[in-house]
Amino acid sequence: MSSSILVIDDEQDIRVLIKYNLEKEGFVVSEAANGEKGLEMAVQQVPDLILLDVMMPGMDGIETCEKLNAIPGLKHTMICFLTARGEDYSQIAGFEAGADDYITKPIKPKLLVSRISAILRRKGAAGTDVNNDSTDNKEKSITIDRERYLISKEGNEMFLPRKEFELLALLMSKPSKVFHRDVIMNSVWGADVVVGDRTIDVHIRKLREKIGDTHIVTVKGVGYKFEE
Amino acid sequence: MSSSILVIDDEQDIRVLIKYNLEKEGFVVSEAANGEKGLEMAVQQVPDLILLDVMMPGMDGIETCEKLNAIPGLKHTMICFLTARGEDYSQIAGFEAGADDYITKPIKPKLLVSRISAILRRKGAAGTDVNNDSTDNKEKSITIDRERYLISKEGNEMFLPRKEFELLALLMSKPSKVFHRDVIMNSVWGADVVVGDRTIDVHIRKLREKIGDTHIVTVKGVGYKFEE
DNA sequence: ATTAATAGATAACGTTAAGTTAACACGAAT
DNA sequence: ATTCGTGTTAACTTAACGTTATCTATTAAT
Repeated sequence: MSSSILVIDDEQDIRVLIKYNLEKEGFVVSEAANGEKGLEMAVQQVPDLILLDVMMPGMDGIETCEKLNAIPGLKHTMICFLTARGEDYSQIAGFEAGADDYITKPIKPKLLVSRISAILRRKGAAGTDVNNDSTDNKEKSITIDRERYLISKEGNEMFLPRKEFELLALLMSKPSKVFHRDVIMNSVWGADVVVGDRTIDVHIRKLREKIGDTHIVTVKGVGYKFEE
Repeated sequence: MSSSILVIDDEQDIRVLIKYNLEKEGFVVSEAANGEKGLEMAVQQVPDLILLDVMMPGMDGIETCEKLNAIPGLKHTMICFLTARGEDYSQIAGFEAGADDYITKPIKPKLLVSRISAILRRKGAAGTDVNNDSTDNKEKSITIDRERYLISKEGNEMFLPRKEFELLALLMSKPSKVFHRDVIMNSVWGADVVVGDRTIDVHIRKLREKIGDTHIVTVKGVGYKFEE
């Protein structure tokens, strides 16, 4: 369950600092000294999160980020920039390039860990919508766009409240797979939250109301699944 | 897609050095040995970026820069000074004359390339004032001009206080993307600053007051996004 | 067929996140 | 010293959202 993190930075000191602090917290950390190597490792490892220095000789962070985003397999990898304080324009360019967050140097270990946890938490809610690239293409009547927080049903986009969105995202993360009620509970609500039995049902109903009854199938005594 | 760069410097060594290094990176580079020639070529070629030596016999860099800025066709050309380290006055005078950035000599090739990439990125990014000139695009009702620190709403320019400006700039850096509250917090306020929950809201409200309610969309429990 | 278990439906309810407003604090400019 | 612009806080309101309660329908087991 420990998340994997790839650090791409030309300065060895920084890499070591980050690695040390994150491994102490139980993350699996790998490192690359430049953009090219980073891309290569990212493709191989498919980490959960990439920490990416903006200012690097050769291929800089922005460029690397754009390349990373172009790789389908890394669709669900979060990218977080490391920027020197003051380079504010890079914040802007960074988000344009497709970053999810950024952390400013100098890096404070405590802060680093809490930021990273926050980012991974955000990702976690995303579920892993591992759309198996194989046999993909058939017209999907429903798609989810986490970045814009919209779903699209037969072309028309619509907004869903958070719980409904996360619930749908989870079910759609692996179509046809049955998600047990307690898995849904843990995934969408969290392990510590305690809510009643009917809560899931109600959200399922609201979802069916919006996307149609055909997609979400009840497997009695087990859970729910999403069908195209 | 490769950017064109004009180098104006009286020293041939420098011109050659720069040209060599930039062409290696795929830029299209032309050169001029003095201000007059530089102006002429700038008008002809309309490069994306002009590298301009400050200390030149005859018409110096500052003067050349002012002339360049007076030419309407070069409105979207970035100007970057080349200054010897220590001539700090040039930083001041340079920006006054309308420069966008400067690079100090002696020039380190690696740094040169990354600075130039950054400048050109800024041109692409911040200068959303890509308006008209070219029979172009869909009416953007709002644009931001970081250099002059102004936004423009349906033609009329207005000033925004810093926090509001940065907030809007962030949201507009990727329209339709939902920015989480903590990302906004970090981006506009900084990771270490601690302010109350309602601070973001208040600034959002002030923005909506000024640019209209239609643009900034709340995604409850998630964050905010900008829509055209 | 009867019962028990499980899910569907609906509306009421409570909670939480965001909106709103005014007041306050601070620094820069006058 | 005073004013003004800016940013933050506090206190309250509003509305969206999520949860619960209750009842009904369906399915599975005996």
